[in-house]
Amino acid sequence: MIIQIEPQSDVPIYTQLTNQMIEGIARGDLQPGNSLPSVRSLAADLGVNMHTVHKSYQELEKKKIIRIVPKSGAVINLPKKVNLRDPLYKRIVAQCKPVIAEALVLGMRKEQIQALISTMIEDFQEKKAQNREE
Amino acid sequence: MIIQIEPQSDVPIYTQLTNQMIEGIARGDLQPGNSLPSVRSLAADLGVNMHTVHKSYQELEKKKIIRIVPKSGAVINLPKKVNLRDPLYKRIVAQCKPVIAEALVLGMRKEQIQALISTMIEDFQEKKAQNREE
DNA sequence: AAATTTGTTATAATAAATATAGAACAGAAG
DNA sequence: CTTCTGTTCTATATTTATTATAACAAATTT
Repeated sequence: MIIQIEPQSDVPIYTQLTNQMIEGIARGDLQPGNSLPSVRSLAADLGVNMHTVHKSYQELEKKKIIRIVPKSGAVINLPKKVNLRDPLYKRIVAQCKPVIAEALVLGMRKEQIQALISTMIEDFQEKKAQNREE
Repeated sequence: MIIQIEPQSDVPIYTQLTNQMIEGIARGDLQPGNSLPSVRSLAADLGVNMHTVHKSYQELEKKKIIRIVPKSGAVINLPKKVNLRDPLYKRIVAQCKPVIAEALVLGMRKEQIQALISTMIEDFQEKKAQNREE
């Protein structure tokens, strides 16, 4: 899987990495059960510091997306049964809220927003299906 | 409109302020044409520095949500006709993407995500309708 | 068994972002 | 005319982000 880091971005490197990992999993480039590369090797590949990658992995673990086995490696978790009461999902709502509000304020209609979200989800799932074929 | 700043949050104060302003407009607490309080008075109200409020206003202007008339004040813009090619909306997609990907990875289904977004939008519009009644 | 690689932890240094403070200016509003 | 406005400037303190080394003990590889 190809990861592109933009050092000039206002988004911190470790966040860029975290997001691209998550999107990679959503796309099926990385699958549950797979191991992530070691912090050292990935850092070398990306040309960033070991600690930056480590911080990203810690973030992914906090989000329950991977589990880290000490002295071994990071493994992508299987999706759990969704429980909307879980604080995990409240955080998702919290992150979405300002963006949805902004869309509304800029004049987007409910249907437009929903269409946007729909195509976004379908994009991920389409690429996931393609990854299953290979 | 009541604004609540949490100084301990990991979200910068100016971002908290920007988001709450946007949500206030989406809710109809603030309406297009209304003036925002001056940076000095709002800073005094919130107990934060003038420059922090100023930064938030600059952010709102960059998002085309308000216009700032030099030496006068900040006024909430009327929503323009939506043109999805506008970089404004690309930024909205860019902000949504990692959150949607995270929801998918955590096991949420398309319908669940859409339901979540729907209720969020309806919440805003409901409160907006209530504000019109008064 | 030995060598390498692993995550982890610690310390240090630098740069950038965040927040506050105070001052000053010129135009708008009263 | 006086006050208030956004704006700009300098300065400072704090936090965050990033890199750089180094070391340790467990896991893996050779």
